[in-house]
Amino acid sequence: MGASKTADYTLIQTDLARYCKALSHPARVAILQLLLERKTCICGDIVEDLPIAQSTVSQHLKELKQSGLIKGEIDGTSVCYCIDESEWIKATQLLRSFFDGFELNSNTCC
Amino acid sequence: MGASKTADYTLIQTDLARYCKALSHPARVAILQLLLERKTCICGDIVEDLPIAQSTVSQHLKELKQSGLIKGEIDGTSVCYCIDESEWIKATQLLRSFFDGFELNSNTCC
DNA sequence: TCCTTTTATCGTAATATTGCGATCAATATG
DNA sequence: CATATTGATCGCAATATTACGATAAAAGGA
Repeated sequence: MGASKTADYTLIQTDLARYCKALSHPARVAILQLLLERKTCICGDIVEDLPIAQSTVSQHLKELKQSGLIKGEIDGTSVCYCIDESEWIKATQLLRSFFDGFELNSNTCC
Repeated sequence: MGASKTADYTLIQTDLARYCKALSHPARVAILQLLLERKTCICGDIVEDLPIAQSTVSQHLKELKQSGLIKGEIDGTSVCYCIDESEWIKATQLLRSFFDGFELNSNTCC
């Protein structure tokens, strides 16, 4: 079953995996794109934009919050969501240095 | 249950999600790091390096192959794996333009 | 030919993910 | 106070993921 102790991997590996897991579903990518575009959204805005039910959107928002990439602030009956700037920068840098680790024309097999 | 028709999302959204899903487990991040470092690896090299069984490594390699990020070539009894350059570049660019979509200090809520 | 090496695949089990409708809790509004 | 509105959570179902040992398949070597 799904053991895979966290201690078996480095912090960079688990951080990268965590950010990527947040982006591993097209609905969550779409939510983030909407937040990038509009800067802030309430949950209802996202529900209107996506082809999935409100409860499902809420669940995806919860996962995005847990990844750290977004945060939400209660404002009356609604919740205002936005990108978490410092986490976004951290993810950007982590991914950049990971993908930049590839040297062009260096793969000798295949 | 897990329906989520592909047609509901853009190609960019599903491509991004597919690449990120490949990176969504620390073992797969570790495999890619090893390939970046050593340029090529046979399956056994990776099994030696990771704290998981050979069959599990093989399964992760299969997922990475399906994402497009790596390819493998049979060489005698072993299989030589390496990064797929063109897919890697595509993923790099897709992720870069996604993360660059954030404007600093633009989040007004929270 | 027999045996070893290497990797993929099968079978199984545990857990996680995705999705929905229904409902709850909190705040507005009449 | 009654009643919307908004979003989170619960309960459930279907499917996917992760992991392992056992075994199969393919190629090389004695």
